[in-house]
Amino acid sequence: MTDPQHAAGGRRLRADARRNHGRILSAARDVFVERGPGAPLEEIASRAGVGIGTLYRRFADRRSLMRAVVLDALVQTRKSAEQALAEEPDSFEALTRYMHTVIDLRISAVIPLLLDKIDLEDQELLPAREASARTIQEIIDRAHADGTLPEDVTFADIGMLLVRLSRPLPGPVPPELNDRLAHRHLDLVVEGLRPAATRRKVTSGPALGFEELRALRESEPSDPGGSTSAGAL
Amino acid sequence: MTDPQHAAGGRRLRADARRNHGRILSAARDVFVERGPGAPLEEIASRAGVGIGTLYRRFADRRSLMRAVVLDALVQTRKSAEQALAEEPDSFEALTRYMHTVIDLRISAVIPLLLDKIDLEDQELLPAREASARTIQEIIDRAHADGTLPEDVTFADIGMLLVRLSRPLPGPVPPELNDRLAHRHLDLVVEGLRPAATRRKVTSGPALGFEELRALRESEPSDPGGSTSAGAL
DNA sequence: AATATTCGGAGGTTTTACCTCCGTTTATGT
DNA sequence: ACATAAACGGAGGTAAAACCTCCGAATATT
Repeated sequence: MTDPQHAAGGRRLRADARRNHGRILSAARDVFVERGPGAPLEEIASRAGVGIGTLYRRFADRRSLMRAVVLDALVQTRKSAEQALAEEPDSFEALTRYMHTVIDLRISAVIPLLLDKIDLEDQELLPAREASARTIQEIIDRAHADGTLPEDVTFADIGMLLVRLSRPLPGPVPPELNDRLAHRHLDLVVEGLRPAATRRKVTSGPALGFEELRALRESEPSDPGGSTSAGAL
Repeated sequence: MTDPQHAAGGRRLRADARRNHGRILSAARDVFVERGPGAPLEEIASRAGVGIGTLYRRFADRRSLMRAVVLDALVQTRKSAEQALAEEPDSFEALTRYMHTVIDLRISAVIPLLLDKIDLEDQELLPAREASARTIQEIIDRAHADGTLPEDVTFADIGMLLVRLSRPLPGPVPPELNDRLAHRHLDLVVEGLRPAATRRKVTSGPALGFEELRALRESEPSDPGGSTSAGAL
């Protein structure tokens, strides 16, 4: 994850503290994805290889940990997108490279999972969300523009497919295999199951647009702070 | 879910009991998928609209509930596969129809999730697993045979893609939208993201074969009764 | 209407998770 | 090397959640 030179308090952290901060963040990312947003903080601590006291010293409560995880994920998402855009001349290659990178980082699933538990309008979160959404949208726009990505495949589709692909499979699948399979399945999605000769249009209902994704968040009855999976990105 | 004319004891159940048995089974399927195999049984009961006492009367413990859920899912999977095979003349259509049906039934994800918590060699489970695996394999074989499904897309790939597609997205997504999106994303997977003209082979590592799936189950260090996601089907 | 079945959920018990506190360990500047 | 401020870890008290039995009330069946 991103490497914070200093804690919330501004002053520079000791080296071990900085290392642990990072470990906790990435353990939290994994555990939240595997066990849900209510996962025991003690499991996160032990997965990070630190004591529970250390976790509580750094993050006052569950929410502030979640906030840090999401912020970190948004920043990494944006970086991946920017890099793909800058370094891949072919627009479709930029898209698939971005997608593979996001799977490697295992960040995609955690964003929608946690977004409705934290304050979306947070001063840091809001710009991070917008920046990453803009960049991804640009990747997609370019692929649409030169016809390498079908017009009816949207931002929301890409985001949600990434969520589906980056979640670990249920059951006792070793982590390394899980990663391999995620990339393989992404390739299958990119290429499609149907033989190229008989390609058709997607018929099972329309894509979700930006506005509909946002509307969902506003109108969700159960949880007023809610968000839809791909609106997160 | 399947409609058991009689409980474990053999005698016929009263009508309300039979109805509740079914409700519990399908609530359990949903809750296990959403919250993991350790989900509180009280949530299952309340989601099913029955008292906790009713759940415990019918299922002595968590394992026997899990066993019933998996058995039910296996039977429904087999039925869907048989029907697709019997009623769709085109082999690729049979495959996609089977996949859409499995998503409707919301059963795919629950099987790998629970399989390592129960006894795989159970007298009823084992034949049910074999029967459903055989039928699905036949669908795939036919599509391979007439060239409508690429040879390197295997049984395991199809099973695991179904797991990914049928799990509900994380975050506050209304159930009805979740279902629509699952079907839409299945269509995207079938058609692929890449434009037909430039179709390539999948390069990110080999498919898993039957044997490797089984080997995983035997050799898993953490949980000796384990199983891999798609070996379940 | 009689009666055998099933239902529901209150509540006692066990398990799990939370989170503070403080004696020990470690990084860092001199 | 030493001093010392910073950070660590986990024991254990407290609170919350989940388990699961039991029995009076409700319902299907003949």
